[in-house]
Amino acid sequence: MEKPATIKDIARKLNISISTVSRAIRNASDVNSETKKAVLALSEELNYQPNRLALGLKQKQTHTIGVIVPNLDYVLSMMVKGIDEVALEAGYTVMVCQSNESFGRELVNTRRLLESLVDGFIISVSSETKSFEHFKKIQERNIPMVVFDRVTPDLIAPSVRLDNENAGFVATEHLLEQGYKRIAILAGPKNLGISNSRMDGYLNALKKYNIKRDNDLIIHCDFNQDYAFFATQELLAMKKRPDAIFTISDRMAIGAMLAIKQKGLRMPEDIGLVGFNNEPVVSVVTPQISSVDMSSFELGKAAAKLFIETMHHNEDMNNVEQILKPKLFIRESSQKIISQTGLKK
Amino acid sequence: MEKPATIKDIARKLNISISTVSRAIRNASDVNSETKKAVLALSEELNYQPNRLALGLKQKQTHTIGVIVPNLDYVLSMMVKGIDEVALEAGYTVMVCQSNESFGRELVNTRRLLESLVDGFIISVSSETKSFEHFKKIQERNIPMVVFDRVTPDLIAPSVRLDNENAGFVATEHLLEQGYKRIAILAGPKNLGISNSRMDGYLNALKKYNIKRDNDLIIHCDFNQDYAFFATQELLAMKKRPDAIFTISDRMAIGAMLAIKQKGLRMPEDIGLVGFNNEPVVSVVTPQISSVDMSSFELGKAAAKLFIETMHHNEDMNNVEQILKPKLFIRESSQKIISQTGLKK
DNA sequence: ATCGTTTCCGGTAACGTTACCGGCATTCTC
DNA sequence: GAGAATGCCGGTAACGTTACCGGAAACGAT
Repeated sequence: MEKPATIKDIARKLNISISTVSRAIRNASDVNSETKKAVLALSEELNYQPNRLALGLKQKQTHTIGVIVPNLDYVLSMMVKGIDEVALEAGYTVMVCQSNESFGRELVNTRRLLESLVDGFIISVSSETKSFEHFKKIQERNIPMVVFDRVTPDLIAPSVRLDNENAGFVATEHLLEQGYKRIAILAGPKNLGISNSRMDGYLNALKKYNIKRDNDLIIHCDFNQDYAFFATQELLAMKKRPDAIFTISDRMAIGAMLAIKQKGLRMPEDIGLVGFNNEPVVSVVTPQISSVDMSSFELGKAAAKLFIETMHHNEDMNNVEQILKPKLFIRESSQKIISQTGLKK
Repeated sequence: MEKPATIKDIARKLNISISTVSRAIRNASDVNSETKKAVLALSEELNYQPNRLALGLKQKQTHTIGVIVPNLDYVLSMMVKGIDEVALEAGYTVMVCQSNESFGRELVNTRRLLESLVDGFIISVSSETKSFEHFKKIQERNIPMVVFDRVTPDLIAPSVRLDNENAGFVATEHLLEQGYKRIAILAGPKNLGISNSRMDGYLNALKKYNIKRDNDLIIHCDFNQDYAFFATQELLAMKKRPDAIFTISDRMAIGAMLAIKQKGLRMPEDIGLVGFNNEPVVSVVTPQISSVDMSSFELGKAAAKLFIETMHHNEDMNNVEQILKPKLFIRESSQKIISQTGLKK
């Protein structure tokens, strides 16, 4: 019971050739039904399992998808779950690697996955990444690759993402409609695409309402509760403090909320707040925080589906770009005008 | 630039034998320093990457660890991050598979990982799993396997886990010390080991304080905020309602908190509440919820370290059992007596 | 009977790598 | 200067699998 049984063992015991066993197991046509039955019976008995390495080596595909994500926080783990779901369905195994937002680890991960001959990649880039050579090498080898969530113009590939610009717009417009005038934004790292797009949406909304951009109200900080907390403290200490804050993640919204409460201000009366991602946490804090939903699970599924398409059509699909619509969930933290009926759980 | 370069290509271009190239790359002794230099230079130029499949096939190890987890919620994703960290360090790649708490998917996952010839497994069993044959087959083949977090007596293997019994005890004793007398417990699924252990601790604490077990106060429900919400509603509707609730997860604690607030009861005055896992959420809700911390990241690291030990010593390590101590973080939801100094962030 | 078709099977090479063995020079040893 | 040791290298087999080809037997049609 030590070594796993191979097709050779079966052949020897049945006194037939390896080729025949191979065909029998793959259920090919060229084999007598009696012998096929015998082979299947024995392989069952020996608990035969095909060796994926040998198979992969032979036919140069492993039915494995390499997934590289910067971390496994709520949003990304939902996305990974979505990827997992459709990949499993389609007969693929998923290798998830976390880059931990580190460029170096991203490099190591892609390298290892390449060496493991994954059939392709589904990638969300680390925030630290500024050079994309390692990903371009993948493309040069004609290995399918789709990027999701965090896409960047520096990397031309089939992609699935949220309409971040629209999301930023919707959130900001909502605050404006509620009568807020001085709206601050807690944006993410400066070089991160999703952060900039959301900020563009924010700026467009301001423009639409003829409000001038005020750089003092634009804060770049890490996706991090504590940074957001301190940043908000500073915002609230301004002589002309903002009367609303839009944060591009819920973690940051929580940080902002804590700072606001500490200062003794009320939401939504004194100050409005809108977060991003619609994580479960925003509906259990007091007050409940409005947030932009991006249905991460669906996004993950879409990414995997797009990947599988890319695998099959091997035409150039680099220009395919799937953009999901965001949905704003309005809650207590920003709903000054009660007459609205947009309130959702 | 299509096909990845192999050692054959290098050999041909350099007009030397494959064996020599192989040795040069593995930095073996039997090779002239000049030729070695030439080989390395060329392999660099061709962007040579060893084929892990071929390697794995040859030497029957893949430097890959299969990790099977029931989901990727906060706790488990922290643990996976811990595993990832030390695995990467030790030169292993990690394949994470989610069973989604489904027995069937757990089967598929173990099968696929076995076929991929992972060097071993690090496993946290699904709550749905009642038969462990698929895992025992792994052991019969002498493939290293450690279990973590959710361990079960049905599966004898090296393990790392929290001292769940003690955790349940500490949480319950804390409530008793605060003067609560009728303490309910929201436990998890009945067949889940960690749930039962935590409940044992709960019962032991009651016994120590000479309080009789009251089965009406013991609720089994899913690890789920909504279930916990409804269960708490029922608890609070009892003629003699409990004056404290201990939940074995923070999700459930949140559900309980919402039900308590809806009923208009105050924490800690009217009712005490202690959760489990010390997720970030518990310190941002109002009131902040006391919770038992299990330092998931460290637990994951410990599991991976134990795995690597198990790999190297191939003596029987099935009796090795690493048990981490829990730590209770006392917050507003349960601190009736202010004089205590146990308050932490 | 002859020739073509099927039906079924076996042998061989190959995927990319390493382990092992053997062999030729060169150098060392006394 | 003969034998032994060393340094360096090449050839071959093997890991488990499949693709491809060729061939034997059986059958069918004429």
